[in-house]
Parts: sequence; C-alpha cells; structure tokens
Amino acid sequence: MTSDFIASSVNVNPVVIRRTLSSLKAAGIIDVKAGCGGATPVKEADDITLYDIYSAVDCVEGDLFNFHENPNPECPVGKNIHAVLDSHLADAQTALENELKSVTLADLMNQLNILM
Amino acid sequence: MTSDFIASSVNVNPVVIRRTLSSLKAAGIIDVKAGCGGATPVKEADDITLYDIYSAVDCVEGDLFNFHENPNPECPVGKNIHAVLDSHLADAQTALENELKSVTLADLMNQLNILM
DNA sequence: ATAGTTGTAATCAAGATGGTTACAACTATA
DNA sequence: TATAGTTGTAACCATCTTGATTACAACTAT
Repeated sequence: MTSDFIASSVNVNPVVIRRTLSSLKAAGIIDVKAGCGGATPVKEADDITLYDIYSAVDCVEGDLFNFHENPNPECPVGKNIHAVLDSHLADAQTALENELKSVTLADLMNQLNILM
Repeated sequence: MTSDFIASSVNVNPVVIRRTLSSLKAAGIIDVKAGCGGATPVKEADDITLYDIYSAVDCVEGDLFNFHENPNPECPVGKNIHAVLDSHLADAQTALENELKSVTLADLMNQLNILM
C-alpha cells in the first residue's frame, strides 16, 4: 500500500505516514524503498514486540519521568531528591516496558484473525 | 513554609507552587489554609504512595496511551485495532501504576534520613 | 485593624506538535 | 530510455500546551 492510500484510510496527511514508516525503518522493523510503493517487514512477526514499535516511534526518549534537573543544593530535600526518587521511577518505567515487551505482533495478528 | 519560600528554593513562580499544593489538597493528601502560611499532611507518611501523588497532580488523566479515537470502520485493521490493543496497553499502564503504589512517602523519608 | 498569605482568573511568551506544501531522488514498467 | 507514480525530507505555518506572570479577592494570625 502507498502512503497516500494508508493516509486516506487513517485520515491523516501522507507525510505523517511516511515519517512513521521512516522511524520503523530506522529501527530495523520494516524495509521501505523510495520510488515503489509499499513496505515489507524485515523481522518475523513473533520477533517484533510492542516495545520495539513503542521505542521505534519514540514518543518517549530516555526517561519517562523527568523533573527538576538542577534542584537547590542548599535544600535538604532538593539536594537528595534524585538519589531518593530516580530508582523508583526507573523501576516503574521498566515495569511498563517489560509489559510491552511481552506482547508480539504475532499475538496481535492472532487476535485479529479471531475477530475477523 | 510559605509558597514564596518554596518557590524561591525550587526556582519557580510561587503560583506554580500554589497550584501544585492545591492539587495535593484536592486529593486529600495535605491540608492548606488560605491566609496563614504552610501546609500540613492529612494522612500518615506510610499511607501516601508515589501513585497517590502521581495521580493527584495528574500529568496523566485517564489513559496513558491514546491513539486514533475514530479509526476507519472500512479498514480490517482499523475496525478492530482497539479491541486488539487496548487491553495490552492498559496492562502496561497498570504495571507502571502498581510499581508507583509500592513506594510510600515513608520509604522516601527513610532513604532521606540515611543520606542526610 | 493590619500585614502577610493563599486561591484563582486572566493574560502572555515559548516550545512542541502536527499539517501542509514543495521538490529532489528513486523505482517499475512500457 | 522515458514516464508516471512513489518515497524522503526540508521548510513553513497554525494550533495546542505549558509555565510565567500579574492582579486582586478572600482569608488568617497577631
């Protein structure tokens, strides 16, 4: 399918589709050649997780949680807030990511077949 | 401490502090009276989790993941995409929230005492 | 009564996001 | 090879979001 076709179905500008496909290509998930229409998967469906896609289109880059890069070193709370909080926030992010890693594109396709 | 004092330490506008304290008050975590300075906790520190604070200041309201409220019903993928994806995304969100629920303010205060 | 504080609406600037246009580079096909 | 159709990407613009700021009413302790 061409980016124009997908765009008209998704009801969005073709450039947005191309940008997203470019991200997936950069992440090594699909291959898309300039000129001829269509994109082809590079990896097997059971080797592509939701996390792969999630990180490919990186809505989130690096840390999910961010706060106050330069807290006041004179403040007893501010001085230690990152030492206290960062590990817990990282744990929460990891929990989310692990859940996304547990679902593959093959899983979704199976669900889709059942529904159709 | 007054909102002005906190604001100068955090290096932010006092109104921002007041807005955040208002959110925490609305969530029943602290009490803050207009007029006199300072805020007092309403619940015990071991009864306040990171999730309570996270949801009180609601950077995220409702769903963490959002995509395409009105997909094309003519499209075999779009027609079923929410039925296929939503539960997995909800699971990921729950995993993150559960992790935040496992850490209390008392935990953080203990860590802080060790560091100080 | 007064000085100092919180609550909140209103406004503004800055940054982020997505939409759109435009065009070069590329590919398959006749 | 010429051509029609497609992708890649830069550039620009409108819109939304976010936080900063001002202003002032309502409140509290002394």
